[in-house]
Amino acid sequence: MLINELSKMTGISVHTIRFYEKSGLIEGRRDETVKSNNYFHYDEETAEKLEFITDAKSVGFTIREIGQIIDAWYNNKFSKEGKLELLEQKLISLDQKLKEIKDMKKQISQFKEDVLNERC
Amino acid sequence: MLINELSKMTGISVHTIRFYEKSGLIEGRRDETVKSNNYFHYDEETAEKLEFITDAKSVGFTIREIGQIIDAWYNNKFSKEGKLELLEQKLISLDQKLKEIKDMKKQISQFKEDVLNERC
DNA sequence: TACAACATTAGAGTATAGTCTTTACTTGAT
DNA sequence: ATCAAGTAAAGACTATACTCTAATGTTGTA
Repeated sequence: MLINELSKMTGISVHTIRFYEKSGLIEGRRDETVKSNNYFHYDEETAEKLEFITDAKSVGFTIREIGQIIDAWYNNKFSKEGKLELLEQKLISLDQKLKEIKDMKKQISQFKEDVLNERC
Repeated sequence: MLINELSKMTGISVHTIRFYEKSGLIEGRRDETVKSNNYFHYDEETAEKLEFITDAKSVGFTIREIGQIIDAWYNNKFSKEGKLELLEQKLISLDQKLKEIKDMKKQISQFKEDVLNERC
């Protein structure tokens, strides 16, 4: 599919898709048999990656981190051990985030209690 | 205390503390009896706020959101109901983040499985 | 009194992650 | 043939959250 269709499928703007492509997160390919244009074509896997990017951004991963995770999954440039270690690190950082959010919930709940009991 | 001591106490740079002050998150006060300088003084509560800011940033709250939460707790400009509603909204958004992180953990665990079983 | 360390303000610079504009070409429907 | 809609590439612009520099003045110790 072309970029416009990909954009409509994923809800991500054409501009942002191009930004992700420049950032190395995804990669379209040109159809060498077509000489009249140099349009990029994208496959289903790219759509999957874009959905993953959306999710990964919302948990606070940076573009660089998301690139690493995508490479650990879709790419063959890295050793199995390297991939496993990177993914394990990301799981550890997610556990850390989980803990921080639970602590923040406690803190804000306490704020609520204080407001309710006029303690502030 | 002066800004340098506050900085050392909290581990936040003087520059960043000034940035938070300009952003309205904290507020020093001048000693009107001293005429020779116009140094700002900060209290323990400000140090507490800065620790909260650090925690709140790491769970992904923006400066603006952190300002709202601080106002809901430390400030008397808002109604009790308004404060409670804002804090409740933040608790809901934390639950949302919690869910997203758990989902992401599942997804990355699956990636790990796939790498382990050479499925990619 | 010298001077290092600290204070303030204003504004410039940086990194991240987009978002938009411009120019120029291609495609597809009428 | 025309023309709206789509495509590519380069670069300008924006928002957020810092981070640093410069200019200038103050404080405290030797």
